[in-house]
Amino acid sequence: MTMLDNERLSGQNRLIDDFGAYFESIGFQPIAGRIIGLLSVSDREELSFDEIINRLKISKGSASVVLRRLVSECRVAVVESGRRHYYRLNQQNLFELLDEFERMCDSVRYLLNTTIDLKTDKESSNAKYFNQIINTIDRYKTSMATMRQAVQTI
Amino acid sequence: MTMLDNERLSGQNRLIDDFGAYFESIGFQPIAGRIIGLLSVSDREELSFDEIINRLKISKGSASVVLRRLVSECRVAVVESGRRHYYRLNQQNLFELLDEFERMCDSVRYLLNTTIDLKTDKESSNAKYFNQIINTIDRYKTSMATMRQAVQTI
DNA sequence: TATTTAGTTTAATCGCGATTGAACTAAAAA
DNA sequence: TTTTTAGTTCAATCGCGATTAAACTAAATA
Repeated sequence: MTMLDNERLSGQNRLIDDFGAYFESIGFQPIAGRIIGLLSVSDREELSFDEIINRLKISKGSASVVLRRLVSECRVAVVESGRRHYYRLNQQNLFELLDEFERMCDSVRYLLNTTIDLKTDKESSNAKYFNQIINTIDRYKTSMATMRQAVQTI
Repeated sequence: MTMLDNERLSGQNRLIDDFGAYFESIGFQPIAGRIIGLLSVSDREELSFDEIINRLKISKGSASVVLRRLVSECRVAVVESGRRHYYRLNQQNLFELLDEFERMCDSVRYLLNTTIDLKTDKESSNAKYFNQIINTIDRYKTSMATMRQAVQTI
């Protein structure tokens, strides 16, 4: 039950676009997502600048800019060899996704808390609702801290 | 220790812009976030179309479009009275934030899973890393299901 | 019925980020 | 030293979503 090379290739291309779409949805440039996708799906896990622009059919300019950003954000690592640069996915903290979500929860918590502070009537319908959400967020964070420990001690 | 009216008003205005920025960061139009902010912070929790456009200094056109979207997404509820429309925040499911995050986790899980499927070498460094992330996501979901029940049975 | 009012629709504009192309730089190769 | 190559920089463009203004509709009011 082996996969044909052309199946694999077209599967990869589709997936690279899916990566692009997903990363675009969380605020990246489409090209950034496609590069991450390529570095994720390709069998050789370290690719040169040239390989990247040829496979994705993007200009040197955008590749240069986007790769610099990805490297500065520690999503991609670069290795220089001769005058070539090779790129590979940087395997970050497993909880990166969760970290980002927790930061989002913190923003919401701050907004709702400040909102309640500004309310004349702390018992208003919205004030009560916001308090419930804050409560849920706090429970969530406790719950997550526990889970992180569990995962880390395996 | 009471807050002056003008303090409250300027605090509200600042917070409304913070809501705008936050909602913009998660993919809404800035105006959508500011409307949600206004409906959240204002003491009267039900405001007319006119009150909204006057307080936020936005055009009837954008207010109309954005409010229609917010209503269709059930973020805002509308009450018609005479020929006026009144809007209030729709108090959604407490877990809305978490629901959205879980959908995001599902997308990532799908991308990584499909990526592994396409790999020739399932033991490659990236394949192993992706498997760890998938594992963490699965643990996260279990953990969340438990927490939701705990919150709901209080 | 005529008028006023609340909100909708839509064409036009504005601003901005993503992308490209081409000139440019620095370093390796010849 | 000259040439080639890899990648960078940056001005120009492209496309698109957000916003507005103004014409328009429908319903309430006079």
